Amino acid sequence: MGVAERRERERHEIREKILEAARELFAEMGYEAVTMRRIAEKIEYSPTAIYFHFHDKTALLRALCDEDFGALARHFQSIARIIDPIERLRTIGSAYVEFGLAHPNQYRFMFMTPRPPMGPEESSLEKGNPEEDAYAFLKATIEEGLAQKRFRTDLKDAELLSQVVWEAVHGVISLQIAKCNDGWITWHPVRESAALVVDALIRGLTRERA
Amino acid sequence: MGVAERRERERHEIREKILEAARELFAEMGYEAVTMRRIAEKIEYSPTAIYFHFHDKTALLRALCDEDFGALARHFQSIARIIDPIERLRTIGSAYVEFGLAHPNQYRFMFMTPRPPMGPEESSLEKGNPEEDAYAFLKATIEEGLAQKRFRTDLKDAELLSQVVWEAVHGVISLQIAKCNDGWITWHPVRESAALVVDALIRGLTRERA
DNA sequence: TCTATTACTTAACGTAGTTAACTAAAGGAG
DNA sequence: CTCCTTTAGTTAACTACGTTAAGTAATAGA
Repeated sequence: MGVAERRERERHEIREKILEAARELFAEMGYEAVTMRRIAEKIEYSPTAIYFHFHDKTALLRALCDEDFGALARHFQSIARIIDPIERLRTIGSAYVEFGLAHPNQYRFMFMTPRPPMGPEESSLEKGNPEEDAYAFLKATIEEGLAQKRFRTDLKDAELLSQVVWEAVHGVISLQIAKCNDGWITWHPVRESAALVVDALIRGLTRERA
Repeated sequence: MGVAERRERERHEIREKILEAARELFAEMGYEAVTMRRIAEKIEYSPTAIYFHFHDKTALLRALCDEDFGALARHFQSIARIIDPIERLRTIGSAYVEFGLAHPNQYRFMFMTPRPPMGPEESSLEKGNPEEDAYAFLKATIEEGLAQKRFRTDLKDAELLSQVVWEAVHGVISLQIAKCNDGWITWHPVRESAALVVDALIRGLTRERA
């Protein structure tokens, strides 16, 4: 039985090698430079060899991004110990911004690129599990805030609140990624903008504290 | 002298014909379907003929989008009659969302696609002129709100405030465009999210009214 | 020893954006 | 009227990309 096991491991290793090459290309040469041919060149295989390990380029990049977004969700776990849900929300926002700035290409692939819908089975991350799904973690925090009646009394929907917070922070990150060197506008430091968005949003969504 | 004039007009006409073809392809077949070859086919020219009228595909699409964003800025002029700057701000947000939803491909090209920086001379729109530059109109409204001391006393920078509002609304629109049919999340109606973002942001940025 | 599977390879296809080289028409100058 | 330049196009081709088809060497099991 050791033979099947070894094959499995070898297969997993080359998969990781491909992902690693793609990750390096992202980091070194940017989004457009990640082509199947360049990945293949980097690992010294023919371009078509990749198709034995990934269905297509989209699946490859999705697997790559799943790893990174999984890491984000796990990083969020260290935020979980912040007791106050509103403060935790603020920290989530800040951590999310840092993630987006650190992985602009992954962020772009995941959230800035329209793509035909994918079934949940295509992702290695478990939907709804806060330890793997960053959105689920955000939502759980919002739910805690709702349970503590920290939000305005007319706001009761955790899903809506989560999306609104996410969308606003996403706007800061994605504009930064897409238009950071656009001459049309002289941009404020992105972290300041993000902090103000989160702060103003929290003020506008929560009850006034006594 | 009539001859140079006529040539100029003819040249302008075919330019418009190219832009019109591209616009139709955007509307009928979506972002990826707008190729130089398809545009050429539509106007019954060879693909290379387009390069006589536009430097490259990016310049073509930029000209196309400039027209649409110019129309947005002019539409904003009808909002200018709203006297209260905060109410005007709310209406700007709503109009901007409607624009983004009505022109997702133009929106995507303009604000969701990283691109090497362009000089202002490449755009037909006049930067800083609220009648042509939608961002300038937003900023003017914010400045009016600042002059009326409607914002929190610790917020004084019109540029920062404008960017924060824009970024937040952009987040709602761009996530809708990129991920509207993603199974991972069950999205709230986009207009509701946008309204809540703008409302919460205004609450969080302005002074409490007496 | 034969056979099927695994993990690749090379060759090629179709679609892009773009450039090079050529050409027909039109206008002005002598 | 003729010559020449400019304008506005053409066809052919180049490069790059994602992807598929067909073939091949090694390996494991019957």
